[in-house]
Parts: sequence; structure tokens; C-alpha cells
Amino acid sequence: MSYCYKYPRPALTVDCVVFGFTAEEQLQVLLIQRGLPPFAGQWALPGGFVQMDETIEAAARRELVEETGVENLFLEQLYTFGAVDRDPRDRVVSVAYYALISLQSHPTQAATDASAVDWFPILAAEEDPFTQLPALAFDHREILSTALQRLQSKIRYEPVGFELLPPKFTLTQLQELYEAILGYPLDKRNFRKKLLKMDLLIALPEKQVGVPHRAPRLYRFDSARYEALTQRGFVFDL
Amino acid sequence: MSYCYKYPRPALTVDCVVFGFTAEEQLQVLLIQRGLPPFAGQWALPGGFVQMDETIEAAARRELVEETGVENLFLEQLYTFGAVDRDPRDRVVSVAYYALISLQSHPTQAATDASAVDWFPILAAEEDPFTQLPALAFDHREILSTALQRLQSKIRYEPVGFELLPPKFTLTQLQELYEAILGYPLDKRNFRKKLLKMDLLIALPEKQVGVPHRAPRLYRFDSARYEALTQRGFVFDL
DNA sequence: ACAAAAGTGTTGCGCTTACACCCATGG
DNA sequence: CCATGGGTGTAAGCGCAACACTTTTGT
Repeated sequence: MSYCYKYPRPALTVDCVVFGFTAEEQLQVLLIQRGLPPFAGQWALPGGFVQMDETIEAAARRELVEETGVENLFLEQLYTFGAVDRDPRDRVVSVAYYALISLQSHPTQAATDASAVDWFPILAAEEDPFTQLPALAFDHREILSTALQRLQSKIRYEPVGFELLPPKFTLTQLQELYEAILGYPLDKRNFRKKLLKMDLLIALPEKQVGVPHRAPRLYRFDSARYEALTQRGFVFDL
Repeated sequence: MSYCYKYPRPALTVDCVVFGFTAEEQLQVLLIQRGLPPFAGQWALPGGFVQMDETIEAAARRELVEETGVENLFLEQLYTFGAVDRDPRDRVVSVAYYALISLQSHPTQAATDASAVDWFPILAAEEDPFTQLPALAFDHREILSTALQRLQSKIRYEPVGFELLPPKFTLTQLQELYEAILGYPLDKRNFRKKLLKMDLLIALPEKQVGVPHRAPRLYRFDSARYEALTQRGFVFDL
């Protein structure tokens, strides 16, 4: 069985840059080890072909579930990569997405079928943030670099950082997240003042437990309030 | 002759939102009248199929030359639209670009071959900025809406506005451009102070001539200086 | 001289930045 | 009682927003 067209068509794929965060290991990206050529054995972004009856975003979500088991996360289109020779086999155009996930909430998946899945650290403060990564297949390093730049700008004018934390978090965790993504330190007092003045965080009655020192207060992000403020022209700005 | 593949593939097209600006007629978008079904006779964004041996951006530039005669303009990828039923004939995924052009420098093209090409005004200040446009084919109104939003945010943190003006312009023209795109008035004194302080405009010795009142000073954008400042961490911010 | 648009400064206020110490808790 | 991280306030300076009149030129 084959599908024939009057004019040639590029193949269409999606690739997903999944960012995760843990307090200890900082900012991470999810990679899979390819089982098939080309680039068999090399690490790559999760992704695959877009089916005829699904939107591109649906394809991205489907591939994420199939390849890494992660579901229901923040996902946004990043850029479409269409260099003529980006795939050695064939002309392949890829729509890249980036996703944010809390590693505390969704624990790391075990490897699926034969191929390995793993998290690798990103060091935003370094000149090259990707020295800790293996070589990547295709133009995936370029895609990842674009994704990191996007995340760095987005986090400053949209409250996407909360997607990388568990629902309840401390202000120190939030600040460390911002520092890990932006790659430079922030002033503790100023950071807290600015965020609390926005009135987007709800202080929870509970405190974190099991720490060997004073227990920090927990907060959660008030997304309903954020929606309401946004309607009235409010712009999040770190 | 036909091209056959093991799995079905969506067709891949580009669509271009070309914005223009004239002092009198304000912000405009370039549309073409379709000669062929579907949507024959309706107005649409210029665009067409991506060839196998060209990048997506090259396809966008080629279609712009072929359909509207405009060349060598500022062009940036906008978003990729992939709703399953956005084209009634077939599954078609379209990579949208937006372009900026000075209508003074590149005068409006006459109609090419059988199909008409024309500019239509956009009223950013209105709740619906597109009331002056004809009905658009496919999801082109959605694409246009996305493009306007992108232009509105981009113009505030990157000096793209100058692409819509002739090389020599007055501060009043620049301010009117910003007001036309953002859809609200700006304070004249503050606007001038802020821009001149950035040190990105070169005051020219000449003044505009042939006006029935005091002749305004002409400026040009110093793009070399902008590059230099950007390297040192400068961020344009209106 | 008049019409039309160009051009120009000051002030008050809010926001940002820089900065260091005490507090609560668990071991 | 000590180690660890949590939490807090103030002062100086800068940038932003608001605001109205004079200047130049052509007719």
C-alpha cells in the first residue's frame, strides 16, 4: 500500500523539547535514545510523524505519551525547522514544541520498550549550556537552543515557571527555578517583594515538613486570579 | 507522473502576512484575489506550496515575488497552522510568515497575471481591527490575527518598526506608525525623549521639504549601532 | 497674520536596586 | 547550642507619566 500525490511532499514530523526541574538537579531536558537509523544509538528529542487525522499539537502530545509516558503537560509550539538537508534520508520538515513539567509530580519514566529515556542537565549560566548533553541527532541541538532561548524570555513576561514546580512550592524553590533558567542570581528580598505584590500567590496554611531547619511556607499559583487580572490588562513581569 | 510514499503526508504550504504602512492610509495588509478553487474569487494571504529543494523561508520569499512582486523584505516565521480541516480539499499544513515593507520605497504592485493584488487597511484601535477587510479564504483571518498580535508585541522590544518606514523618516511618522500598530495614542514628548536617548537614530542634515508648514527633521535608523549595543546586552524597549 | 505641525522641560511618584541581620527549627 | 536555611525593611536613585506653550514655515 502506498500513497501517491501529483507533486512531491516533504514528510512532516514533530519534535518536543521537554524541560523538567528538580531542586537538586536543576533544569533538565528529556531525551530518548534512538533505536532505529538514522542516528541509531544516538540521543534525540522525542518526536515522530504527524498523522493525517490529528492536529500537529495532538501529534506532539501523542508522541510524548508513547515515547516517554508523560501526559497532560504545558505544551506550546516553538518553531518549524525546514532546512533541506536536516534529515539525511529524505526531506523532513519538523514542527518543534516545548513542554514544561514538574519532575516532582510526574516522576521520571522508566525506559519504554527497547529504547532508553533519560533526563540531562542544562546549565543556563554557562556560555554553552549543553556541555552535559550527549551528541544529538539531526538538528536537535539547534532546536534545543531555540527552546531554551524561548523559555528564558517567556518566563519573564508570562507565569510559565509554575508549570515546572509542584502545585505547592516555596519561594526559595521558585527563585532557584528562575535562577536555573535565566542563568544568573536574583536578589532574595526583591524577588519576594515583587512576586508577592502581584497578588498571584496564595500562601497556604501548611508549611513544608521534614527539613532539618526552619520550615518554609508553601504557596500555590492562583491561576484564576491571573486570568482575571490579564483580562484587565495586567502583564506579568518578573 | 506522481510521487508515492509508504505513509500518507499532509501537503505543506506557506502563507505570508505582508504588513505595509503609509502615513495617510495607516497600517495595511496585502491580499490577493484567488483565481482557482477552493475559494475562487475570494481574497486570501499570498502563499503556496513548499518545494522539495527550498527551505520554508525560501518558499515564502519565492511566493511573495511570484504573486506580489515584492522582494527583499523583512520576513519572520510566525506560526504553523495545522487544523485537520483547514483546507476543504486535503490535509494541508501551512507555515505562516509575516513580512514588513515600506510602501513608500516599494510602491504597490499592479495586479499580476489574472489575479488581483491589493492593500487593505487594518484598524488596530478597533475592537475588531479587520472590519475593513473582505472575507478571507481558509483560516487566513486567524493567521492575520495572530500576525497582528505578534507585530504588536514585537514592535515594543525589537526595532522592527523601521522596516515599515522609508530609510529617512521623521519622528512624527515613527510615532504615527507605533500608534497605528499598537492602537492607542502615545505622548509626543515622552516618545521622542525615549527614542533619542537610545542613541539609535541618526539625525540627518536635510529636512523634509514641500510641506505647508515648518519642515521636520529627518532621521535614519542606525542598524550597525543597534547590532553593537545588542552584543553588549542592550535591549530595545519602547 | 494665520494656520499647521514641529519641537522642547520639569516635576512627582513609583519602581528598582542594593544591602545585612534576626528567626525558627531539628539534630 | 549550633548549623541551616527562612524570612524581613529601608534608603537612594532612576525611569516613567503627565502636562502646554513657543517656534518655524508656507500661504
